Amino acid sequence: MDVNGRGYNSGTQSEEEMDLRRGPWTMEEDIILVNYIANHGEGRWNSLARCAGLKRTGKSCRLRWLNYLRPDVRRGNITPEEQLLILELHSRWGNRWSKIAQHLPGRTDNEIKNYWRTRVQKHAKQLQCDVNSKKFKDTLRYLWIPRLAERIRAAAGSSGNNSNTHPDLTAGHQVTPQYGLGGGAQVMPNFTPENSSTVASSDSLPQVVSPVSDLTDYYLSVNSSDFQPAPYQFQESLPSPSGYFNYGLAEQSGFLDGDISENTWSMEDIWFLQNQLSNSI
DNA sequence: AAGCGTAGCAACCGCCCGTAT
DNA sequence: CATACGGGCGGTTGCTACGCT
Repeated sequence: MDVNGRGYNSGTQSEEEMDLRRGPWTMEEDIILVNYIANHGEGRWNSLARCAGLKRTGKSCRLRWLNYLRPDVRRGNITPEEQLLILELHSRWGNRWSKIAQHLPGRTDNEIKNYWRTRVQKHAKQLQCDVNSKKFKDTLRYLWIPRLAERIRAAAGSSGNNSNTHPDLTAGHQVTPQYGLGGGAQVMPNFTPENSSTVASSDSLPQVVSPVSDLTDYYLSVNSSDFQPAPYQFQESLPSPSGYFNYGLAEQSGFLDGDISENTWSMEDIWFLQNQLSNSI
């Protein structure tokens, strides 16, 4: 750990660093950090920690600020829109959490990373496959993402003006998300299937993307009025899953009962997916 | 009601890179 | 050019709350 020094010891501070605090932050520490940053700004975390009188490493202060104390940190459940974005962006960039987080205002890389590890990898485990395997990516493409898209569409249709709906995923209705303590409007780059590359280009996306990038392209059509239940929208160019995901099966298996990402898949689901996916490959 | 197992998440670790000196 | 330092990043750990038996 840095406490023990990776070049940060400067002799006079060695004794001070011996009693550096670790573990959970107390409210008092949080207040000190917030007040200090409010007065002096962030950056230079090691000296900040020292000057603020915090017995913490600079890194610890930085992490606490970025992941928890920052006014615009958004807390609470990951919405379906955000899930969809995460899946899409992860398919492009892999475990580049901070890069992915840049496109989810208020979400931290740590939060997204945790989401991926706990929710997404859990399903991969249930399917007994690797998250990077074709099998799992197909599952995402043909089952999970369509379901998410369907939920988003349904929510948008039922609520009309759903401020929680991601503007880029509901076909261009620019809705400014509101959250945090006046963190200000954070404008997401437009992220429609058609311009999804804009996100990339604005962020120097490599020209080569993974074979399953643009996952959402198949499910998020140009405008929401054209949006159809996703499972039926397989394009001819796709390695067709032969329509094996249909509502009947989905209902039977419980896929439509709620948030897929939060439900445990039944053994029938897993068995079914394993068979169908292995057949389709 | 109690014990146990597990999921979720905050925090830490260690490597790497960019920049200043 | 070499070195030290600050900061960012992805991976990992450990604690806690919750659900199940």
